[in-house]
Formats: sequence, C-alpha cells, structure tokens
Amino acid sequence: MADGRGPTTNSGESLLFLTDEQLRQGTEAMFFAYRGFTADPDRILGDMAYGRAHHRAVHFINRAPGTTVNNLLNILGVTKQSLNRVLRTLIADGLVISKVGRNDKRERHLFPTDKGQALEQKLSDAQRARMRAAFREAGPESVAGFRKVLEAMMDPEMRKSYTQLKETGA
Amino acid sequence: MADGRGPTTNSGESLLFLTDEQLRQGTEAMFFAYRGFTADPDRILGDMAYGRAHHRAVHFINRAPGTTVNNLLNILGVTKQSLNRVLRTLIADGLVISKVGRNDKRERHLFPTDKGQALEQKLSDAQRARMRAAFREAGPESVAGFRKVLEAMMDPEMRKSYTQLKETGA
DNA sequence: TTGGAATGTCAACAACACTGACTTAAACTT
DNA sequence: AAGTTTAAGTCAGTGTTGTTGACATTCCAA
Repeated sequence: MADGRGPTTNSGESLLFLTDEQLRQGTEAMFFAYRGFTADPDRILGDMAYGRAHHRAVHFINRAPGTTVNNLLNILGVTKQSLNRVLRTLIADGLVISKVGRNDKRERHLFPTDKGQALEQKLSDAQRARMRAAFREAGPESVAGFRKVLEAMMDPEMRKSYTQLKETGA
Repeated sequence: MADGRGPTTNSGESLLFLTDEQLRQGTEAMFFAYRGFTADPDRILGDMAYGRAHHRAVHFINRAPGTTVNNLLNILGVTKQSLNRVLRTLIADGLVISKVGRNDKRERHLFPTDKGQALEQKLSDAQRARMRAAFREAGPESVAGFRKVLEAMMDPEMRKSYTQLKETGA
C-alpha cells in the first residue's frame, strides 16, 4: 500500500532508507534482535527463581554501586512497587545490600554483594558473548551506526540516563 | 573487572569496539532503545483492551496475510496457548479472520480485516514515526550498520524468518 | 509544627508467558 | 482399514512482571 516508490529523485539526495518498507524492516529487526539479545540470560534465569527484572536490577546496581532506589526507578522505568518486589528478594537472598544514606537518611543506597556480582557476571557474560560475536561479524563502522541509531531512538530522558552511565564507565 | 585496557596494539588492527566497556554500552543502548521503540504503540494500546502481544500478532498477520497459526507461532516464539488467547480476542473483535485451508483443511489461514488493518496502521504509524526520526538523525550509513548488527544478533532461526519477510515485502 | 518528599508495605488486579493434559479433525502411513 | 502424526483449539493451573490505590514511616524544610 502506497509502497511502490522507486528510486525517484528525492530533491537531490536519495532518501531510500526512509521508505515505509525500510522502516518496517527496521521494526522487525528490532523485534527479532531483542529476542536474541535476551535469550541467553533468560535461559540462565529460568533455572533460578529469578526473571528478567532481577537481571536488570542487578545489572544497574553493579554498574552504578551506591545508586538510590529512586535513581534506579528512573533508569528502569517501572513503579516502585514493582521494583520493590524484585529488590526485596535480591536483598533477602544476599545479592544486594541496602544502606541508609548518610546525608539524607530517607534514601537507600544499593550495593552488590560478591554473590550479586557473581550473578551479574554470569548473566552479562552470556549476553556479551552474543553481542561480541555480532559486533565482530558486523565490523566497527556498523557498530558505530548501530549505536547512533539506538541512541536516536531513545526517549530524551532515557538518553540522558544512558549518556550519564556511559560517561561513568569510560 | 579486568577493564582497564588502554589502546594497546591489538596485533595490528584496532579492536577497541570489542572491549567489555563497549559491549556493556551496547547492551544498555539496546535496553533503553527498546523501551523507546515500544513506548508509542504501548501508549495507544493501553487505552484499549489490547497489549503488546496483540500488536505483534496484528503486525505479522498484516505483513504476511494468509499465514497459518503454526507459522505465526514460529515467528512470535510463544506457545500456542499464549497465541490462542490473543488470536481469540482479535477474531472475536473482528480484526482478524480465520479461514480453513483449501489443500490442508487442518490449517487455519489468518487474514486481517479492514478494521485490523486500520489498527495496525495506527500502531505502526506511531512506531515508524519514531524510527523515521531516528533514521534521519543517524543517516543512511548508520542505518545500514544498525541493521547489520541487529541481524547478526538474532538467533539463526529468527534470522531466517526475518530474511523471508524481508524478501516478501521487497 | 505543619507540609512534603522518599521509602516501604499491603492488597488487588491484569497482561502475558509457561506447562501439562486433552479433544477434534484431517492427513499421512503402514 | 487401522493406526499414527500433525494442526489447531481448549481447559486448568502457575509464575513473573507490571499496574493502582491506600497507607505508614521517617526525615527534611519552610
């Protein structure tokens, strides 16, 4: 439908990469790739009593130790009730420690334990293995483009979180 | 850990894009971008009695009209019970029609109705608007890299489905 | 001291996935 | 013709993850 646009002269430069068909392929690529992206950690988590939400929490607590609950809430984009359920089990199982803030005692700062770090390592090893293979197959220029498009696809607030984390880890 | 690797001479060519830090950033980019990717359709679906699963089903039925239930099952990667729940409501609400196969009467072929096409259009318009903006911002070369990396990240079977669909729509 | 912010908890609920068991009908296979 | 396999659909139960809404606690700040 309204799709059969050939390589018409688009006022000078070719904008073929913006056709509906190209966009639809991009959509489907995101869908299928995200499935692959989560498949390996999901398989590991399936054997335990944990799920994807635990993985995400553990990941960002490892990435930014000492982060507050509220900060984590913003990064993960879920309700505090939802996060709290996950956090409770992680704390109870000794993967995460919650420390009362020194300056502001209302805040709780979250830290991974050795056990928590071990789990994160195990999960991200599996995930990174796939990404490493994909990066290697695609090459450095493709990886740069990959990152650029993904960044442009984020909500502005998420982009801010992403950039902050990026600068932290550099 | 084991992260402080500077720009060492990697036996000739630079493999900096494969460092743990780069891979972690790729992971987080996927996470944040996927959130943005699904945000717009989710907002629309939230007002109705439908969810993301309905979106996916409607999308692929529109994309490949006449597809069988089994085929859809493979594409979506869910159990038939899970798909059936979604399909039942879509058929009941007149968004999808199920036709008995002519050659093989055990099979059901799925087609979108006008109403189903309208919903798909509405959802994918929102999703494509964001992707179009991201593509435009990133540029054609980046888009090519984006697609290349995503393809490499898929499970082989998913990649097959993706390629098939791509050839169908071209 | 009153108001608001941060955190946490309880309860109820919905979406979406899963497993397992079973039925029906059609199509094959021996 | 009888038996097996395949495609689809159904019923029941369960688990994870998300949502609201209501409420308590603690602490900071006006």
